[in-house]
Amino acid sequence: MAQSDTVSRILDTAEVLFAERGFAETSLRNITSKARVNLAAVNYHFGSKKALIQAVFSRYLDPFSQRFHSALDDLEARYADGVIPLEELLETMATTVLAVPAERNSLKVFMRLLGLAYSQAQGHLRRHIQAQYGDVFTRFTELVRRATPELPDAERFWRLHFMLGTVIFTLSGLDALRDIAAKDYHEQVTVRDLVRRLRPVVVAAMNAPLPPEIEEESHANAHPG
Amino acid sequence: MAQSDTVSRILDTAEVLFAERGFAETSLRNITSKARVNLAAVNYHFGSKKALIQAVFSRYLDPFSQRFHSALDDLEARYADGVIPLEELLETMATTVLAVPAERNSLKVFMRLLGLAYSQAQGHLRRHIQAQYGDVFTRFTELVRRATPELPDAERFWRLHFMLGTVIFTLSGLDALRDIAAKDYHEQVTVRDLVRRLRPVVVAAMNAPLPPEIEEESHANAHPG
DNA sequence: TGTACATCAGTGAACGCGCGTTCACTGATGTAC
DNA sequence: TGTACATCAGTGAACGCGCGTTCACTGATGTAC
Repeated sequence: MAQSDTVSRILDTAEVLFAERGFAETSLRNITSKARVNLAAVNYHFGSKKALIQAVFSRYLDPFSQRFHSALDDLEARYADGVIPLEELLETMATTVLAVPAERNSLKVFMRLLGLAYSQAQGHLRRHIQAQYGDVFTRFTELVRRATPELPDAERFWRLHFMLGTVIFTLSGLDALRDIAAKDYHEQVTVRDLVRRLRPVVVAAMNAPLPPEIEEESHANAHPG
Repeated sequence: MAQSDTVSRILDTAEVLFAERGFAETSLRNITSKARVNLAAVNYHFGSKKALIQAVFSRYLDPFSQRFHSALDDLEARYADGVIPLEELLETMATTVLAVPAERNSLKVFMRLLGLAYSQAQGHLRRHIQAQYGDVFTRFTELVRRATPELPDAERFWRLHFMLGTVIFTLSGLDALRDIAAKDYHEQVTVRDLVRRLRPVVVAAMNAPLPPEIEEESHANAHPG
C-alpha cells in the first residue's frame, strides 16, 4: 500500500461529490464516510475543507496547464512567424481539455468544477486559480490575439468567455441535456459528437462581425491595448 | 401598511442575498436580520426555506413566461405566414429577459435560476420548472425551427443550448467576469453593453456551417489530420 | 544488537457553532349574536 | 352596544442537528547512539 492511499481515496471521492452537489452542499462527513476514511483524516492531510477543494482542482489543473504549455510550445515551433491560425489554437485547447480527464474520472467533473469556480461569487477559489494557473491562459489569449488582429481586445476577451460559457455549460450539464435530447430526438450523444458540433459554432462566433459602436453615453474612448 | 409588508421585505432581501452568495450559503438568519424581520417570519409566511426559494423564483418566472407569451403573440400577428426571422426571435427573447429583472432587483438571480433548472444533477427541480414553464420554451423553439428550416433538428437543439450556455454563464457569473475585465482593460461593463456584444455572436453561431458528417463509427480508422 | 526517542498516518470522541424549524405566546382586528 | 370568540401577523426563545475543527491518543516505522 502506498504511503497514502487515504489521501487519494479522499480526493477521488471529494471530486465526484463536489461535482454532483457543489462545495457547500458536500460535507466532510459525506466525503469521509463514502471514502471509508476517518473524518479527521481530511483535516490531518489537507488542513481544512478549503484546502481540500484546492487540492481537488490542482489534480486537474496541474496536468492540464503542463500539457497545454507543451502543446503551445509545439504549435509555436511549427509556426515560425508566431501567428498560429485560430482553428489550430482552438483545436489544441479542445484536445488538451479532453486529454486530461480521460486519465482521471470524468470530463463532467472537470467542467463542473470550473463552472462552480467561476460562478462562486466570493471568489477565493477563483483568485487561487488565477494566481496559480493564470499564466497559461494569458499565454493562450496572447496567441489568440495574434490570430485575430482585427478584434478589439475587449471584444476578444468577451468572445472567449462567451465560448467558455458554452463549453462549460454544455459539458457540465451534459447529463441533463442528454436527457432532454434523448427524449426529443431519440439520439445518443457522445462527447466526441458534441465537440464535432461545437467546432464550427465556436469558430463562427469568434469570427462574427463586430457589434455597432455605441455613440451616446459619456465619451467612451477606451483605447484597448 | 399593506397586509404583508413583511412578506415583500423578505423576498426583496432574499433575492439579493441569494444572488450574491448562492442559496446554500445564505441563511435565514442572514435574510431576516438584513430585512429587519423576525427569524420565524420566513417559516410563518412561506413554510420553509425551500418554499422561500421557490417563491423568489416565481416572482421572476411568472411574469417572464407571461410577457414572453404575449411578445410571441405580437410577433406571430405581425408575421402572418408564421415565419419570424431568427434575429427578431432572439431580439424578443433578449428584450423579455431584460425587461423582467429591470423592475425587480437583479438579472443575476434570474440567470442563476435558469442555470439551476438545467444543471441540477438529479433533476427534480429541472422537471418541476419544465412542467411549470416548459410550454413557453417549447413554443419558442418551434418558432426558431420555422426560422431555420435548413438546420437539422438535433443541430438546432444543440446550438440553442450552446447559446443558452453562453448567456447563462456570462450573466450569472457577471460579477466575476466584470472583475477580470476591469483589471485587464480598466473598463466598466454594463448589461446593455454585453447584450450589444452578444447579439452578433449568437446570430453567427446559429448560422454557422454544419459540422462534417460522421462516416465511420465502429471501425475506428480515425484519420489523424 | 538493544534501548530510547522521534516521526508519522490514522483514530474516536468531543468541541462550539450556526443552521432550519417549532412552539407557546401576544396583541390587534374581525365576526356572531 | 356589549360580550365572547376567531382569526391572523408577528415574536422570542428554545429545540435538535449536522457542521468543520480540535485534541489526546494509538501503533507502526525510522533513527541515534
